[in-house]
Amino acid sequence: MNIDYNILRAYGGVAKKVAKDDLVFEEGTTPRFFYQVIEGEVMLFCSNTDGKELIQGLLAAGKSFGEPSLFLEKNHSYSARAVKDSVIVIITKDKLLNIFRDYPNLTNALVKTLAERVHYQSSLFKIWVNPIPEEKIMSFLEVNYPKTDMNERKEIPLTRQQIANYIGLRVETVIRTLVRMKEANKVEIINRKLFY
Amino acid sequence: MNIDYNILRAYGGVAKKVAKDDLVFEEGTTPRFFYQVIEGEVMLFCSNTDGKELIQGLLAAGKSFGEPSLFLEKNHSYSARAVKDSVIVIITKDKLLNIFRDYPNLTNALVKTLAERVHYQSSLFKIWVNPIPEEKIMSFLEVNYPKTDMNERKEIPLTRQQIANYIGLRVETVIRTLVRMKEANKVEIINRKLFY
DNA sequence: CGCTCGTTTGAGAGGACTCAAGGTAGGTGG
DNA sequence: CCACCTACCTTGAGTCCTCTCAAACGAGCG
Repeated sequence: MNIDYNILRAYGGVAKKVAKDDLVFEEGTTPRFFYQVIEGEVMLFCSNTDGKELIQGLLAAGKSFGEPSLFLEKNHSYSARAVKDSVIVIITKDKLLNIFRDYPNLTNALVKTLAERVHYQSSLFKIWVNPIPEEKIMSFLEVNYPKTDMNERKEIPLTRQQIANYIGLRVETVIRTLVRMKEANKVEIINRKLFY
Repeated sequence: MNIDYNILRAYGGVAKKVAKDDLVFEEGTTPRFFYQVIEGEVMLFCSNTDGKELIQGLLAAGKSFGEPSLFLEKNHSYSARAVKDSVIVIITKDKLLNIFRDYPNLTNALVKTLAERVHYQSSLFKIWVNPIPEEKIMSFLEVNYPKTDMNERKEIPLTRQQIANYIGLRVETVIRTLVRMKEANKVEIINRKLFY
């Protein structure tokens, strides 16, 4: 979902700065706003009592989040935190609904966004069905950074820790597995940067 | 999503019997239809090369499936198989769109369905963030069979194998964990039936 | 009764996790 | 230009626990 910034502003949306590592909202709380990233990057994740975190998504500028909970009036099923200094637009449900009323075409965009998210989350199950670290990493890479026809490898803009937090393994396991995958030529590692 | 059976029929939907264990469609194939369960039960799952399966959902009568892939024209991200003798209605995308054209109110239902699915799948991440079998089972039970105010325990209508396939553990691990949870009074087991 | 499907228990191996320590790149400040 | 700092990456050793494989038990049904 990406609603024009000017429209959001015109209907009462407010831009807000969030510093790196600031929480935008927390798992289990009641949703009150629609959020859209203007600048920076926001991470959606859930955590357990040990402080371990599982990443559900990393959102770049232009992406929205929190809609499903807002529409359903169910509590947030994940937390949101800025991973860089960011700017996000916040708008209440009422005002958002006004936008949808005046711009009915947006409904199609909403359906598409939600369908994409369902499809994406479904694809992620590939990570969980396979207990072998190497397969998990492969699934993760293929879902998030699918190979194009050309054999060009793309750089993966994530830390080892972030990859670990996506697939539910420890950093050390990810590192050791990546080394093995590099030797098997399944990925490339140049100057500590990962290419798939 | 639940579209009236008569409408589906009127617009060209076809009822089809599927025997227990029959595949409705397979992961990775191109979606061609919208599906709705009339009778029986359908399981959505993905599998790995070892034949291990991970359940993404069990659909009772009245539930639809396969919409996101259909709308997005992306390949199915899971397989669908009847777990009981079932009847499902099948209708092509074109015909489905005719229904949406003539019954615009259904769009709201669609948005709600998709939002619910996103929210549900988000909740499931609780299973993966926690490496401890007991916590996984607790998360699974709480997401799918949430405790009501009353302390009445509900029977969980799943086999141990199905639970294992939901949370990505082996049957034996699930069984051993459930025994421990029973001793800790976190669940009840009466005559092999599980109550939460 | 005997079959089938699901549940249960046991013993052993493998591998991810844990904890601890060191290495390296990039940025900052003097 | 260099020393330092911080964040991230890497390696090692040992423990724990899930998986694996095998076998037996129990319930429901024709």
